[in-house]
Amino acid sequence: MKNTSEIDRDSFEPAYSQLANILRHQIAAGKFREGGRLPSEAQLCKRYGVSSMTVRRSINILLDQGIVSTIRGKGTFVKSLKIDDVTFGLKEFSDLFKEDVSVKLLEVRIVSADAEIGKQLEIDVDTKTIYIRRLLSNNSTPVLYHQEYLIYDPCNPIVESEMEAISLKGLFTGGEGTTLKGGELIIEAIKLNKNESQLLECMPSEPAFRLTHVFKGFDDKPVSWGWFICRGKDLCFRTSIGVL
Amino acid sequence: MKNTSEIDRDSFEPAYSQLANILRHQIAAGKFREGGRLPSEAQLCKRYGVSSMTVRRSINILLDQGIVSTIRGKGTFVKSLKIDDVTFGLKEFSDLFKEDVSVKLLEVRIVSADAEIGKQLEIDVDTKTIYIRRLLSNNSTPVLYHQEYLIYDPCNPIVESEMEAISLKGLFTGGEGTTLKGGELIIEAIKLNKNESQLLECMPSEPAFRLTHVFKGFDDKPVSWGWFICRGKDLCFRTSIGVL
DNA sequence: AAGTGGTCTAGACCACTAT
DNA sequence: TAGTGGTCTAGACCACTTT
Repeated sequence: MKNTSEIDRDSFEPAYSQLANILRHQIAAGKFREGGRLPSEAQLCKRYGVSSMTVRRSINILLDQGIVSTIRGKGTFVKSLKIDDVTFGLKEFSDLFKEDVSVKLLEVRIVSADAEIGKQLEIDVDTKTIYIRRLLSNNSTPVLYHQEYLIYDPCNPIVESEMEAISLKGLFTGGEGTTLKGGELIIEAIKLNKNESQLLECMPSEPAFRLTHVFKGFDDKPVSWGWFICRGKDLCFRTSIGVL
Repeated sequence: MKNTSEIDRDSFEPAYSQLANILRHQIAAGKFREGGRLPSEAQLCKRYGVSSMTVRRSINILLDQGIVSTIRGKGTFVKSLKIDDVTFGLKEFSDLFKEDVSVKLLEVRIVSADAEIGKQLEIDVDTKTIYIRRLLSNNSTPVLYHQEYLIYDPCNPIVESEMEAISLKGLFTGGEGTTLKGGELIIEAIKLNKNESQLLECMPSEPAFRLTHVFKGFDDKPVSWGWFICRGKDLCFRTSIGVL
């Protein structure tokens, strides 16, 4: 049986990680509930035979996992649950189009920017943009409807690479082509309109998620504004809090 | 003018943090776009006059910010955007009841567990539970409807402290009372039913978020199962990706 | 003064990749 | 062999809190 209360120097798992796990399991087992105070770093050094830097690294892991908090001169304490520490990932979202996904291009055309498009892409009204509509299906079942407006600039190759980035190869499977600096995302709960519900093959006014994105290039200017829509039934976000 | 390309040893900001910021700004400025490779750690040590441990710490920050990736024996590279790296928190949610919030207890009663309650709280059907309904209002406008089922155990003080934890004092403002081990959260997009829309003073079938929670004690047994409901109009989640 | 968290170093050692 | 990321140490130093 594996010893889970000592650090195995022959393990492939580094000492700082092992110690973080040991401490986390002890917290989960309720070992420090009297005041919630962990042994001091010096004590942990002696107890587990590691240097102070290694102990600190372990504590830092628990720290940014939101499991403990530290007070200089006082000690390290088990944190109670705080909703502000909770984070969700977009794994469930990207899982929607991981395998057997097919992308159907519904429409590509040049459109002149209206007030909203101009605001989002930070361009003048009536400037030409590329408007794209896509339907993503998983095993021939439509799961995602995507619309976006792209900056139209024939001289700038960022458009083509961005089109990849938005589709599977770029944004979702990764790669080292560094053409986008960053972006902002918004998640909303909406009701499907008639058009959307037809495309996603369900009843109108069904609840749905909308994930809106604005991506920017290294010149800090927007290159893409768009949104994914998926049925509420096809997606939910899960996470956990604490030391379960 | 502040020098942003050297480490200030007299600053209150530690060297590892300063270096991480320097590198992040250089990445944001597009400095490493040829191949996206950062200087080696040894080069960074010399350039900025810090030890290898300090450089590593800086790189680690960028690493878990999802900004760079490292390959052993090859180098450190600027990562392209990946949707899987995106995370969002519940700040916007907890903001809903930060100030001027009032909690109206709509109902508290003992109910016998049905199949679903029994499954969620891991108790036998017909076991008694405490059922609570609350309406949270901000400036006399209802924003959140909360329902939950609590384990009923007169001998166990966890119930009272958990009731605090779920309300403002515990889960949302924090504290060091360590009575809950952890929990699981789910975010869904739903349609308001008649009752919910009446309470939240809006039209039925409006889109809404449901945040479901199951909290567990240190014995690993559920102590609470419930959900918050809020109108889609009152809430959206925002986050960013990359080095904006 | 003693104990706490927190930063930092100079160098050793290892694993991997290029050449 | 030389360069890369990655772990670890033993101890110095600092800021803060408690006694």
